[in-house]
Amino acid sequence: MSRRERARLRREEIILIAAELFAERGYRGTSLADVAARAGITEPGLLHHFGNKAGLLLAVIERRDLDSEAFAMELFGMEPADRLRALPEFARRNKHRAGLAKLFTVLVAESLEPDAPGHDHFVARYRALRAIVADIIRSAQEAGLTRDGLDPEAKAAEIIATLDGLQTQWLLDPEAVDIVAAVESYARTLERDLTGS
Amino acid sequence: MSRRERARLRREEIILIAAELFAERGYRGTSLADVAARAGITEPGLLHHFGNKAGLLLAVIERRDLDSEAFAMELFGMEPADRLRALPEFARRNKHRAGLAKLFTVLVAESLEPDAPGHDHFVARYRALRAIVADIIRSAQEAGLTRDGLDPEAKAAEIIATLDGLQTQWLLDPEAVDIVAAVESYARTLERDLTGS
DNA sequence: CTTAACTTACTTAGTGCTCGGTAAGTGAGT
DNA sequence: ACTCACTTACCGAGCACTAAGTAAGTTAAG
Repeated sequence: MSRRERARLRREEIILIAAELFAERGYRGTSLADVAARAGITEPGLLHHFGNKAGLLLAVIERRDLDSEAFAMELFGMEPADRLRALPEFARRNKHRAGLAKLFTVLVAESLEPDAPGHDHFVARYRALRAIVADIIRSAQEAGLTRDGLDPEAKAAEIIATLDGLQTQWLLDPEAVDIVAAVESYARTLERDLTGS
Repeated sequence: MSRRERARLRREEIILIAAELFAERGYRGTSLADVAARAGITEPGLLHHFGNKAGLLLAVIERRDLDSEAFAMELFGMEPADRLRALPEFARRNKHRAGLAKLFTVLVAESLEPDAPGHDHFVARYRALRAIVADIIRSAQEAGLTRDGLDPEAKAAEIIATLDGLQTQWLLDPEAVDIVAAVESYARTLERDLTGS
């Protein structure tokens, strides 16, 4: 294994650790010292890899995007009729990676202000996500699977909102909210809504 | 004006300032010095009123709850059939108080971890909120206004999730998301869903 | 009605600690 | 000879919070 390669692996390892800590305590609530300690490296060692704290954040975000892109591709590969059924499966999968979900929720909230370090990224991300879901809805429309009077953009925002919101309620209070059951129930709601049955 | 009264007003003033800052930068991102400077008081002066930083947070949260309780009472005072129409009005009102909405989103995200200072409060709040919405749905059921097979608890979580999620998307990217239109559209979705029409 | 005792809303000064970041190496790998 | 993934040592700034005092307002005894 070359030195370059080993460094890349180390970087990857640090990113996973940072993601975990950012999820637990937020970006602002996590210090470089926290990350360094858990990664078994010194603070300047960290900064050698990522330049500064914001650089570490961006690396974490980028890494998470790779994961969710994989899911989007998976969705696109399915038959339109099967896509709704994929939602609960997605929830089921996410349930065992609560940290990742928490990371996302926490970072979005910390990025609401326009000058926050991750702001532009999340704005772009949500726009892209809405466009993807709207496209999926449009393709279902073209296949004649949907009721009339369906606005793909509006419905896309609504679907993403519901899934996000349910996830937040679950993360806050996992005992009271069964995320898999909730998403299953919503998938049925959505099917009725989209088909107009 | 008595001394007590003047102190209460000062406290109230500080709470509003702190709420604004917490919304912009989060609880963790806001220092007592920030709040003190904007309130025209010293840090120990702040602590005199609130004991410690978490005390200030709780005071801010309590204050916000008073506001939203008022809305809940308003909802309860309406005819069941009119309640759906109140949602867009609520969104319209909130639009001009984006700070308050942001505060809530940011604080919930910062409270996801069980040992966060506001955690228990938000857990209790969401449970209560779901119960209130479920009650409203149940009363609509008893009035014979709804379709069969409607689970009030699940639907309550779903409604709250959607409204929260739309709000987050709007706060992140107000140019791309028209919150009033989105909530109006969702109110129509919801009406179709609840009545089964 | 006066005044002494008490309460309270603060201030000044300073605590120890943590923060993100830098300068200047070091030592192994290429 | 050079690169580069680090380390040690350090920095000034900011953090939440405390100790001790002050001055104004309130209460109660004489």
